[in-house]
Amino acid sequence: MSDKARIIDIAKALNISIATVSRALNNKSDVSLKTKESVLKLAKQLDYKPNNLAISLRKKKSFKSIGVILPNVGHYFFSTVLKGIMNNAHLKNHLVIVGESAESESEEYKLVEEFVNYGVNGILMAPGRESKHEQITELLKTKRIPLILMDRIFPEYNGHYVLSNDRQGAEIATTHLIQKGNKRIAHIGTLDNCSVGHQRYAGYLAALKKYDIKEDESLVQKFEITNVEAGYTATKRLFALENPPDAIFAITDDVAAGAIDFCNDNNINVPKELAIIGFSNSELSSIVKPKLTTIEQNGERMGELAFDYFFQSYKDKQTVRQKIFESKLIVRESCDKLNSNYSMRSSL
Amino acid sequence: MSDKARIIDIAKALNISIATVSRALNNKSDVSLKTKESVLKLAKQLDYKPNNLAISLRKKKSFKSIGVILPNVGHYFFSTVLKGIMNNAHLKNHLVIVGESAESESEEYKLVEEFVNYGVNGILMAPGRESKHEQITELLKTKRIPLILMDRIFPEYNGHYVLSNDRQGAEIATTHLIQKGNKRIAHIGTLDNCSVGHQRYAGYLAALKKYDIKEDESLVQKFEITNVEAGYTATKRLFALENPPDAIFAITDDVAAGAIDFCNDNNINVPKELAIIGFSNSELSSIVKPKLTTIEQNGERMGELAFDYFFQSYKDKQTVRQKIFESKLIVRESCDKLNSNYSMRSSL
DNA sequence: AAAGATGTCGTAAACCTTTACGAAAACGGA
DNA sequence: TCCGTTTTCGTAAAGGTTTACGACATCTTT
Repeated sequence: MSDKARIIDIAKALNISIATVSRALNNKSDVSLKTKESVLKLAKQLDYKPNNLAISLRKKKSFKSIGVILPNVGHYFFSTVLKGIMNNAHLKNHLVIVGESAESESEEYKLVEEFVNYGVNGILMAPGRESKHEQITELLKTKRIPLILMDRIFPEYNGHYVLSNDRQGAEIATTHLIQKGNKRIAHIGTLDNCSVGHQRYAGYLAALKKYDIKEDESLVQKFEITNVEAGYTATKRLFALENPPDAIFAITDDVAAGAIDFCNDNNINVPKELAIIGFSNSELSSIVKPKLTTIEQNGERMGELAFDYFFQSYKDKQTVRQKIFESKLIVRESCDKLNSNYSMRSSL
Repeated sequence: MSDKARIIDIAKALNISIATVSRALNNKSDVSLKTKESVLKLAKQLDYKPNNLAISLRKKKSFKSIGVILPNVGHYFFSTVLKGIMNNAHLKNHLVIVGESAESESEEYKLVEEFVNYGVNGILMAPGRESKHEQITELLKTKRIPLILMDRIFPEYNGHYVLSNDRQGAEIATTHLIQKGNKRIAHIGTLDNCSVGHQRYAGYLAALKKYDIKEDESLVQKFEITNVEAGYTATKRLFALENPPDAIFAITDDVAAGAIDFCNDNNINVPKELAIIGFSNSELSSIVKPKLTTIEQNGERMGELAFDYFFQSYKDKQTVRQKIFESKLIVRESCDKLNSNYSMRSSL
């Protein structure tokens, strides 16, 4: 009772060999129905639980586990991705081992190595801005460990991935601004060479082109890291121009929040004087004032699908699975110049 | 090169036994300096990495790993706790296995069992609102697996923990409201029986008592879950009273954000007509308008210390380690009735 | 009835490491 | 020199499981 039941305990009790017990438990073919039933019955009775460590050692592969690598666990979007992964992983009794790369390519690679060394059955990863992507794919290919990329993607990568359609989302966002009558639309984006930044910038440009608006480079502000502060200072710079914008497409809700903050501090009315649209539909988008119109990016669903893709690769290793979630516009208050009653009211 | 080097490879190459190699690698005493050096040199040369699975099996304990159980990974505070844990875990080369209990006591216990079965070296847990705490402590005691509780605590628990001083924080918050001249101070809290809710409510009451303010039960709103919506509807109810409050101590920044949102929607000036203080110093506290005065709760530091406590218990299993982080007031804009220029301005 | 096919099971090796135990060697002191 | 101590090392078992292989029994076919 106190100590765990092992296969050998069942074998002894039923006076059969451990091999037979193992086969019975694993539902293998060459064992009679009668013995299989008696084994399963006794196993249940003894509360037998397989020793994952032993199985892992024998199979040279960790029993049921995945490694998850994220740039930043504390970030809202990634934490929801993680949540989604765990939702489905627990359903399938998989252990979830998590590592944070902190956007460092060496840390990221070390994590991959560590996880491989540990024998995880798969790796789900949102790559950092820089990645040793050849080495990673090479290593995982030789070890036959499936890799599912999330949110961001390697250049020329053709394996499994789950992305959101950043380009389309950016185009929808920018188009929305245009259709609301804005003429000078700024973009606050990111300097780095990760796919997300590129795609959203491309979508912004595409929308402008479609409506025959010439790009004004002074209206494009790019930052190393995209957070509230970046949004604030970017907006400050934009309003220092002699011809400031009438709308901003921010690469991130955080950035948009910073932009709104600057406007609040400087008596610029949002959306009347400046329309702002964000990206992510994060928690804060319905907390800021005015509430943020934004593009939905469902991290939880993305995480869930990423795990499902991994799980499906158990049975079918061949087909590569790829999904690009369509982007959806969430209209709130920060873009609608006509109905401006959302915005700041008199304080008296 | 392609396949991993094993202990036996080193042994054969140096013509010694695997036992000696193992001892050399593990820095045991009974091996000569000369052989130890040659082993270490060759190990490095072959890029030998121990097989964690084999070690785990042999030692009947997973090699270097901890299990982390959180009620909600997507929640800001817990995600920063996780971040802190991982910061230090990676420093010590420990794997971090994460599970989400979703506030369900059965899920939580299942996770504990799973982790124990897996042989983690320790469990770091933020208990759900309900916990099978006797069973958990019992199980972990017999398995000699250290448990470090975070943020919340079992009743009558006297093991390792890392908490924030919720009671003191609530008292500081409420006192701050009183000292700003507020008379009718409401509290939006939680119904459930977890320690956090109790403590913050107790701190609220203590502050009132200290200033000889009688508790008005109509000013205390308790909810099952504490989020933005709860804050909104609670505030709505409070303002439906014939004698509404002039200040609110919200159990959470989320709740406070909901309260602010209601005020914005109903032309109630914050902080002039209603002072609001939150709890957590989460991201959103500097994003809402007006910016939220709140109590700091540093999840990352809490996570880091929790791991350190676990790690220290490797060497010294005896002493129990307990830490209560002192609460700190973060003053922003949402409480200061005198300087009300923070708040809403004319929109024209 | 013999031969082959099928169904069921046991033996033993393998996964890689740690460690109790004992053996051998080296060394010290008298 | 001899004995006792210490240092160094090897043998083998143990940890729990999977699985290739072969053995035996049963059934089928002719």
